[in-house]
Amino acid sequence: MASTPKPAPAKGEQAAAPQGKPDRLDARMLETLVGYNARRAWLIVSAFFAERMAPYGLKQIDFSVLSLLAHNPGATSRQLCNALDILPPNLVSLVATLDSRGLIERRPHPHDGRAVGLHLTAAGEALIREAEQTVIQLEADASAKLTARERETLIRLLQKIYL
Amino acid sequence: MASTPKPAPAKGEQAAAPQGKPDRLDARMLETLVGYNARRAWLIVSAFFAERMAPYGLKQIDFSVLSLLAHNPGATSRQLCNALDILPPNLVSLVATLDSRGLIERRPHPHDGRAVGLHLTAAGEALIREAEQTVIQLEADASAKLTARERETLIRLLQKIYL
DNA sequence: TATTGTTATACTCTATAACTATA
DNA sequence: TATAGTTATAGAGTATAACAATA
Repeated sequence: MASTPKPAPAKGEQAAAPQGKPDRLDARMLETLVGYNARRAWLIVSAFFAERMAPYGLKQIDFSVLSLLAHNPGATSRQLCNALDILPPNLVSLVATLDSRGLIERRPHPHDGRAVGLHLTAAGEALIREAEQTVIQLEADASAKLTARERETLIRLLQKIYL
Repeated sequence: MASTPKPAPAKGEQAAAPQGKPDRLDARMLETLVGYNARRAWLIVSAFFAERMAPYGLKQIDFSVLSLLAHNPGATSRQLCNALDILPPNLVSLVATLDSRGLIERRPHPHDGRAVGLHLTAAGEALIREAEQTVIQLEADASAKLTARERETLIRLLQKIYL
């Protein structure tokens, strides 16, 4: 995922010879864009996530589903789709896998015969409890260059865009 | 892409009946995560981008390549890959398409016989000039709930994570 | 030997259409 | 008729291995 250690700019102001093949391209235009920056930052956090969550066998979407179920027992597939902005067909195999792993179970919905209530099993509860702690730590590490105050501000501003 | 207008919380403290199938699930845990929020915000901007840039026939990656070439004439595929964190095999067909559309052209690299210098054509220059203005506007619209000051802060904090 | 650009390929992610069973 | 869940499938996006030409 390229850490780009940044080999010290060194050049004071000079734009450098255009054909001179500088190691690092001028990306200043892209760096003024919220979309570009949000994606680049997300990619970094994702790399931390993939590495630290591999032991649990959880990808980001699995974690989100499990965490949502931990705080919303009995939620339906439809509700998960709405909450996570994913399409119903893409949730099917995901839920089936979590079920076959014994992390969740499907129970008939109390009020709607079409729907299925999703619940964490004891194993699912134990796993997500550990996983959430790991995610909290990985997030702290991925955003270590931010103060707690800055991190709160960052999240608040991101939410002003999508919430 | 779900606008989720937020129907006003209203409930003071109560956790609500777990099985009661609330329209909106409790996602407060996920909403404390930088990764989750960055992705959700990026998704919103992406939707604006896809809609407004469709007339130009440019996806985000195409725009990034063209914009980078506008400010770094003669850049190589390898440099674009490094700058955008994409893999060389995935850039090949992309560059080939931009070439066949007459937006860029490949010239032999002055100092390295293996490399190819990528340059915008006049048509490519004209297109990216317009496209950049459209992106600037779409970004402003997508982040309309932020003040100019907040938008700067957001970008600065995102860059502290990945730069 | 290392690097640039490339082909082929595979795996994941995301999207659409259509079906079933309930409501 | 509308909705929940599902199937099948198609299309992006992303990844690895291996090769030819050049350094």
